[in-house]
Amino acid sequence: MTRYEHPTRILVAIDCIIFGFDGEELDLLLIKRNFEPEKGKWSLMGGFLNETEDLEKGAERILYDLTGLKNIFVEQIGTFGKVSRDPVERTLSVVFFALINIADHDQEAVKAHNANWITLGKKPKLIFDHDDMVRMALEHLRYNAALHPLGFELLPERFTIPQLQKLYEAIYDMKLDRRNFSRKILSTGLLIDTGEKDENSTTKKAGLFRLDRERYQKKFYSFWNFIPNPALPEAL
Amino acid sequence: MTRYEHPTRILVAIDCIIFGFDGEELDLLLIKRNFEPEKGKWSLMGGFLNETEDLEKGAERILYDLTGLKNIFVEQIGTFGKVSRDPVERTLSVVFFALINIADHDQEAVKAHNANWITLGKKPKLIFDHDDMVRMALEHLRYNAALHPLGFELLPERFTIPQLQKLYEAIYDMKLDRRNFSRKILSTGLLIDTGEKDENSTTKKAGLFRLDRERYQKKFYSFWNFIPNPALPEAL
DNA sequence: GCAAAAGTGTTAAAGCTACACCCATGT
DNA sequence: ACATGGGTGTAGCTTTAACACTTTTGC
Repeated sequence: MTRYEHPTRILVAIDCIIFGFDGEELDLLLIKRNFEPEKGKWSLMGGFLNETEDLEKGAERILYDLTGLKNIFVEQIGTFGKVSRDPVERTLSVVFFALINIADHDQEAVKAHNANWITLGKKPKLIFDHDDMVRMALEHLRYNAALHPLGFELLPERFTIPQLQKLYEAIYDMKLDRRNFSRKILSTGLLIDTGEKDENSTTKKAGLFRLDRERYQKKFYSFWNFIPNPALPEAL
Repeated sequence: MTRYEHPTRILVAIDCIIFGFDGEELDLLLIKRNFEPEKGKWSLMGGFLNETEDLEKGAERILYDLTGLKNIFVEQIGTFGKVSRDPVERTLSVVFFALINIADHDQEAVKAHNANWITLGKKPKLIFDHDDMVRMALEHLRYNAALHPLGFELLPERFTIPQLQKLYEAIYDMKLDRRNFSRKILSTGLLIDTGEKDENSTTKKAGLFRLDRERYQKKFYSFWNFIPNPALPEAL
């Protein structure tokens, strides 16, 4: 392979913001570093990009290492590149945003990495610019979950509407009206009623639904407001 | 400065998608390369990131070189990192999205770079993965302009509502109802009537408005739908 | 039977679309 | 005066928010 005549090649890291939902609050998967630099401090899970590895693959590798999960929802949300963001050496960080069903993760792998699930409200200060990354990821989540049925990614395959509502309440840190929420969600036509009930409940058992993933793709742009909705093509 | 014990440092490029609006159609600022590789072919304006330069600064430098403009609307929209995306050497590309008022740019600088404004509908095939970048940028524009008063960035400081409407029609490639558009835009409270008229018109002169930039910031999140609007805090 | 949570219905207000009329301007 | 494009108003429909009652379940 030839090379460009350009002197500066830069170290590229990948950092992952991993959101989970424990049924009550939003959680972040963070690691307490047992390596230098900043040993003993909290940070996001990350790693360096390999020479022969696509960005997405790198993120998937890091996520798999930590959680034992594949095929999870991952999205690139930005690249952080301030010259002095890493005190050791200039490092670009491509930041990924992952949503996982917290029950699925591999507890052993998480323990081995010295990682913990931490409620968003109790997040400690993180190293470098990782706090900025988390802030950006939370904004991204809030922004996108208000417009698109993103929240499903944080729930099990089958879930109840009250569960989904609790999740939305956690994301936006506000109470929502049960009846209106239910009507809005159902009116999207994205939920399929499995006919089953949540047997864990000690009171009236809520119905279990699952996401209609085909429609989810098609309806991705149908919540808009500024441009008349009926006129918008289904796939932009 | 110490260094990480990690072998792979990667070349990092910055590529810019520059949108302009000529009053009728959306335009892209593209360069016809007079250098290798892919000499003679069309591409986005780009360059390599310098060792001592922040990402944003790099984008601003490249944009200034080409257009002579500073303080323009620039946003990072993603990083492209497929291993084989550049045939010469592995290169990460951080993609920026710029909106400029087409009348302001420096025509001499553009000519010197062998660049041209090209209507989006007549875009030639671009090198590498630049077509994907343009596609992503257009989606970004459509997505964001539907929810936020982004279009203003493409217009002069003072503009008329019919101009703004033509712009939106160009972005979404559809006709909009004049009366409803006007009412919707005005109801955002983001436009300040300058009291002046567009003297270029040969028929009834439209009123000139300007953007209330302070409110623009505050109202950025006020077009949502999924979560009751009145309940949303002004700044998330 | 009672407490707790789930499911459904209604109503009034707000917002949206579609449409028609009048006004300003240059030829 | 007429053609062109700008500005405003309204009726009917749809969507939304706010609110109350009934049902299921375990104790």
